[in-house]
Amino acid sequence: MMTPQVITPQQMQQILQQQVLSPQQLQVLLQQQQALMLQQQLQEFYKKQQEQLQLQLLQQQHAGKQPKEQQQVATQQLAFQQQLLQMQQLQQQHLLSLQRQGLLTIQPGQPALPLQPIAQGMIPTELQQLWKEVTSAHSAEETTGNNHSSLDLTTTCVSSSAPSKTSLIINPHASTNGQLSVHTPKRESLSHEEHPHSHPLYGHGVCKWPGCEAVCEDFPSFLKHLNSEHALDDRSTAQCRVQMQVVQQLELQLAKDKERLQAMMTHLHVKSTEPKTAPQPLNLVSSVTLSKSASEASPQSLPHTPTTPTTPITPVTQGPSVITTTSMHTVGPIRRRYSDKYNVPITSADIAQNQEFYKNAEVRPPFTYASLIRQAILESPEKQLTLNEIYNWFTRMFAYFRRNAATWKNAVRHNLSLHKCFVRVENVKGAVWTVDEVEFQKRRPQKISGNPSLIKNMQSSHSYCTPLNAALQASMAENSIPLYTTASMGNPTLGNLASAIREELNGAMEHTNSNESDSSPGRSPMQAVHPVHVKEEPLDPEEAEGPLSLVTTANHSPDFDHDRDYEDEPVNEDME
DNA sequence: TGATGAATAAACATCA
DNA sequence: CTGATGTTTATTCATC
Repeated sequence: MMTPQVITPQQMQQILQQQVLSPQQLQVLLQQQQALMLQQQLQEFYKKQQEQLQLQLLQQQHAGKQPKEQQQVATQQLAFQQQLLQMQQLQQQHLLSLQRQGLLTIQPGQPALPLQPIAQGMIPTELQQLWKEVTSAHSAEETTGNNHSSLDLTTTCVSSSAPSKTSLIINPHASTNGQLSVHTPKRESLSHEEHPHSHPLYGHGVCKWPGCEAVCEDFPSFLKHLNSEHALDDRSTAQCRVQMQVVQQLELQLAKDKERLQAMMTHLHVKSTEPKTAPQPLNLVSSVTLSKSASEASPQSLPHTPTTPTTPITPVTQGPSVITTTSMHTVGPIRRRYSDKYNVPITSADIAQNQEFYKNAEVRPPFTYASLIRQAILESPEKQLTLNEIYNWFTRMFAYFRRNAATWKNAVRHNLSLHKCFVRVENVKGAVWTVDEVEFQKRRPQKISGNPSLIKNMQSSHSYCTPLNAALQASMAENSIPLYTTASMGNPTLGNLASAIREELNGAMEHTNSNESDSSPGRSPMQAVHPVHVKEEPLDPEEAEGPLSLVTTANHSPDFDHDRDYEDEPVNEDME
């Protein structure tokens, strides 16, 4: 049953759903899958990148014999190097994020992944020099037209620094049908063989099960804790699925950035070299392992046929679109279910957690207009805003709202008028809008008021997913890395991921509402599901009771923007 | 399948 | 008259 191969997310999902594995098997499987998939992706990615870059360099050097062209080549190389470094930084961010969550165990003094020596040990000039050397050393290869025939540098770089722990053997040509295929002859040694007390879910005396952080003094007690607290039940299964979502999301972004880089290279390559030695630009698509299903999903599908992320099990089919940012400008209105469809209130910290992301990524925030308006108003010092100030907040906080102003502004006005929770107050200098918090709370719980268990589930689910989600988002936001996805394709953005996770967890937990007791039905959903601030260092013994104890430091991100309103800068310069 | 909530579109009114 | 603001109605869609 434990085949030494990377299984597809769908297969994983099936396993999880059918619950055919024991808890230990499930955990081990998940750890291995996650580590393997990530490492395989990363290694393959860097290998391909360097192949492309090297080929690019080679061809350009050959083509450009005049000094002018040489300069141009150098400039382009620089751009590539910068892109490469950016990608490496992105990968490191993701790795750090995963490491924090216990997904990856990095041994001290041992490079966890090949990207580290690349990213840390080489500055652009060094890279360039290295490329030159390699290019000159293999100049005889340039006529073969084969872009992977002479890549001693890359293969050396990748394989020599690959973690011996995993002994991965990468097959760079095996990314077909979106399946990941890594041959891992020593897969079982991933975590236990050489370090019998090293466990991906155990570190610093803390259980690193996502959202747990229980303190375990030694390894045996950790194992005991693992078996008792994280047995194969609905909760653990749900958490596993969440973790899958996180990993899948990382993979999606990786695929997207790969596409972007390769499109850059293709673009420049086509311009600057003869097609004779060129790798077919169309190859680029096939090299993106995860984009196959997306390319199958009818690229010409209309923006009005949204594929809402209601099936987070297979977000792959929605994510890596061939459509890039340029095509997003024509994104029309789409309807989307928002994350408060289960009456999970969108709170300030929910929005605040995502602010950096939505500021930069032209992705529709998964919050209702009402939630956003309320947030805007509550953020203001006076808890009141004019309509125009609300507009400005929208455009300032969300890249998405820098377009189609007529549409969303109308929606804002519509919401202000429609919902009783927004109160118009005549002021000396005009009218301002305020929030009637009581009314705002009223309009939410009515739907599930008769079913407290659902509320409970929501709270549980939120507690499960928030740390993961937040960590993921934090890793993205730190670099202000937007997801270059398309709203028209119903892409699983981070925000959507949050809702998708909640949704899925809610479904998973629907029939397990008898075990958690920390949520009193009388409590306001707002309080109960208040967002969680995820700590960076899982060393707090107070959080040792399990996932549900994570509702700790309700954090309103004090640095959430500077409350500077009225900035009448033309934020809407590109509105149609 | 109907009810409901939300998004979107649009008509219309008011006012500076 | 024009544009901003505000109200209201209708339609569509997704979900339950």
